[in-house]
Parts: sequence; structure tokens; C-alpha cells
Amino acid sequence: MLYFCKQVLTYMEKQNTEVRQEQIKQAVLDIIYTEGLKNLSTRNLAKHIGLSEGAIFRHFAKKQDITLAIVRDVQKDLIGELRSIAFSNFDPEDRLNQFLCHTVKYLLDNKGITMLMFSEASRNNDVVLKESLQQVFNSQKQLVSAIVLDGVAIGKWDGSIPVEYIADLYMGIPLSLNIELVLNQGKFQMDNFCQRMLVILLKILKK
Amino acid sequence: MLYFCKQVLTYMEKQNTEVRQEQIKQAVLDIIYTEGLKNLSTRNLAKHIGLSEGAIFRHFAKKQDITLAIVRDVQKDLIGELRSIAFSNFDPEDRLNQFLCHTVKYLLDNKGITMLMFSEASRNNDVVLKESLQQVFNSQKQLVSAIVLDGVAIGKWDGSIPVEYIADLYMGIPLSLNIELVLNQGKFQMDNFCQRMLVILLKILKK
DNA sequence: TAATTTAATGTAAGTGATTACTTACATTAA
DNA sequence: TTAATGTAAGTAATCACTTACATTAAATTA
Repeated sequence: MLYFCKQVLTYMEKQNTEVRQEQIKQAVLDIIYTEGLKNLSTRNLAKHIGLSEGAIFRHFAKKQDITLAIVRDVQKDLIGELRSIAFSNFDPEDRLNQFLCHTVKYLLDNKGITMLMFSEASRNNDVVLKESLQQVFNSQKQLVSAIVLDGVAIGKWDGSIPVEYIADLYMGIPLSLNIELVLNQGKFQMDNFCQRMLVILLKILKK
Repeated sequence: MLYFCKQVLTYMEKQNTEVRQEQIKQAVLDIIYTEGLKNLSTRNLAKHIGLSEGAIFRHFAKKQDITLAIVRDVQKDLIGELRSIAFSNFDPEDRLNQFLCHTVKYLLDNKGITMLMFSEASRNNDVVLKESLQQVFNSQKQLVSAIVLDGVAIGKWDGSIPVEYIADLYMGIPLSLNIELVLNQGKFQMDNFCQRMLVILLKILKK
């Protein structure tokens, strides 16, 4: 192959794949929150970061893998922290408070994450993704159950309502928060949302 | 224009637009539940009914209008019935029971409806659709609040927890149900789901 | 009633836009 | 020198929707 003229291009500064993967995941959440899921194309994604579209596929083999990586982050970051709260040495009421408020804070700090997860889960029938989501969901239920059972065990809370019922109801709280976020898109003013819900949870658990 | 040969085709039996619109809406829900949202293309939709793709657009100008029509059905059918339950002459506890159990039954009978609504709302930034969804959501909150306030007024229930808090928590219940449906896809066995949740609601409201 | 017209409903075969992803090659850090 | 990361310019597939025309039920007219 002969070159008569060597083209000189201005290239995007190179970054290793770990850095780019983080940028890509963050851009996904940004786009979902500010432009909606329908604008979550690989083209728009690349534009947000300032890369070419092809570069995206250097760091994730398939678009779906980005979603999966985000769910893995949730498993590690959110569920990991919730687990350490659930098994800490505070009394059950403090743990429940921290548990709920940390969840609310995480969802507010990572807007769009729940919508991404469930939209992708219902859109693609990806088994791996669906199982990961189930795990995120069930982990929270189990951890809440553990806190409640501790409170019952020390004689502080009422044990007459089956703990699975309470866990099912509990899971509605973060879901409800997310729907509010989607429907009100920013106009959502509820800084004391977690305290509000806690008041009710404690009433449920009261002897 | 000259015809040397008049072509004779076997045509789909003609139906008026009201019938076709119902078939199309039902096919949308079937597809979402059985094949997932990603298979909700106009092509697949037409195939399910046995029509050509073009015929779909005889009955709905845009695909988005199908979703909107389904949300209108929910407003009329579900919210309409919930309203009549909320304002009936039964005592508050019976009304709350009927209200919740009717909602659960509607969602189980129309699987896919919530996923469609919220996925479309977060995907397209359609203002009309989003406002309709907000109305569906807020109507339920208001009706639940009305029942609770009645129970408090007759001195049966505890009025110390603000009724908006309870309404927010209540809305988590149908949302939680839907996530279970999506994640467990058929393996969901919870015929007494509404009774379970009712037990907790009554505990919250107990004096 | 019988013939004719019309409007609604149907079809096949397109349209351009967009999609996720690939390919061939350029650059550069190690 | 090599492997990782970048680019531009593709690819085939799919999307919602359109167009031109066929069929037919029902309304209108003879």
C-alpha cells in the first residue's frame, strides 16, 4: 500500500477502557434523565462523550452490556451499602431509617436508573439482565425482612404481620418514588419523602 | 386507465373502525405480555390480528395514538369503577377492600398495561400522554385519600398520619405488583396479594 | 327494487430515517 | 514493535408511516 500523503487528524485523547466505561455509563443515565429513553442511541451516547460511535464498541461489545454493567454497579454500590446497613449494630429502628433514606438518596442521585433497568428488562427478554434485576429486587426484600425480624426478636416490634407482606409493601416505596420522578420530571419536591414513609412503616411495626 | 386483467384477491373481511381499534388495543397488550415491548412493532401488531400493516393506520393515525387510547380506556374503565367504589355507601373498610382488590384484579386481567404506560411515558416525551398518566396516578391517590378521610371522620380510623403520606404509600402497591409480574413473567402466584396488602393498610389506619 | 355511486376498509409495495454494529485504517502509549 | 484506542464510512435490518390502487358495504339514485 502506497501513501503519497499521510493524513493527520486531531484525535480524541486516548483513555483506558475503565475510564471510558465509567463515562459511558454516566452518559447513559444523563441521557435518560434529561432527554428520555428514546434518545438513548449509540450515536447520541457517543456525541455526549465526544467520541465516535465506533469507539463505544471498543469498550462495550454490545449496547445491552452497558445496561448490564449499570445493574452490576447497583448490585455492588447500592445493595452492598444496604447490606452493611442491615447488618450493622444500630438498633432496628435506626437501621430501617438509614436503609430507606439511603435508598431514596441513591435513587435521587442516580435519576433514571430504575427506569432504565425496568424498561430494558421489559423491552429485551434478556435472561441475564432479568435475573440481575430480580436479585436487586429480592436482595432489598430480604434485607428489609432481616431488619424487621431483628426488631421483632428483641420484642420491640409487632410480629403478627408476616414479614414477607411487609417486604412486599416496602418495595412499593422506591417504585412509587421513581414514578413520581418520571411523571413530574424535576418538579418533584419531596426532600422528606423517606421520613414520611418511615412514619408509616413504624406504625405498621408498632406493637 | 385500461384493465386487461382484473386481479382478484382474497381480502381480510372488513370490519368497522371501532371493532378494529379494540382488536388493535388488545393485540398491543397481548404482545407486551407475551413477547415483550421490543416486539411491539406495527408490523408484528398487524400480523397478530391478521391484517396488513397499512390497515393499522386506517384506524390509528399514529402508533402513539394506540397507547393514548389504551390510557383513555384505563381512565374510563378502571378509574371510573374505582370512583364509584370510593363514593359508594359501604363502610370505609369495605370500600378500601373493594378498591384495592378491584385494582389488583384489573392489573392481572390486563397484564402489560402498566409497563406499556410507563415505558411509553419515559420513552416518548409526549406531553398529552404524560398528563393522562399523571391523571390516572393522581386520581387513584385522591380516591384512596377520600376513603381514608371518611374512615377518620366517622371515628373509626386514626387520623394522626397525614392522608397524603398514606396515599403515596398506597400507590406503591400496584407498582410493586407490576414489577413482580414483569420479573417473574407468569410464575407469579399471589391470588391473595390484595388481602395481604389490606392487612397492612388496616394496621396503618388502626387507632 | 335494481342500478349506481361513494366512502370506508383493505392490500402490496414502497419511503426515508434510524438503529446497532462492523470494517479498514490511523494514532499513540507502553 | 505492538496492542489498545481512536476515526470515518460504511452495513443490513428495522422502524413508523405513505402511496396507489382493490374491494365492498352501504347510501343514493333511477
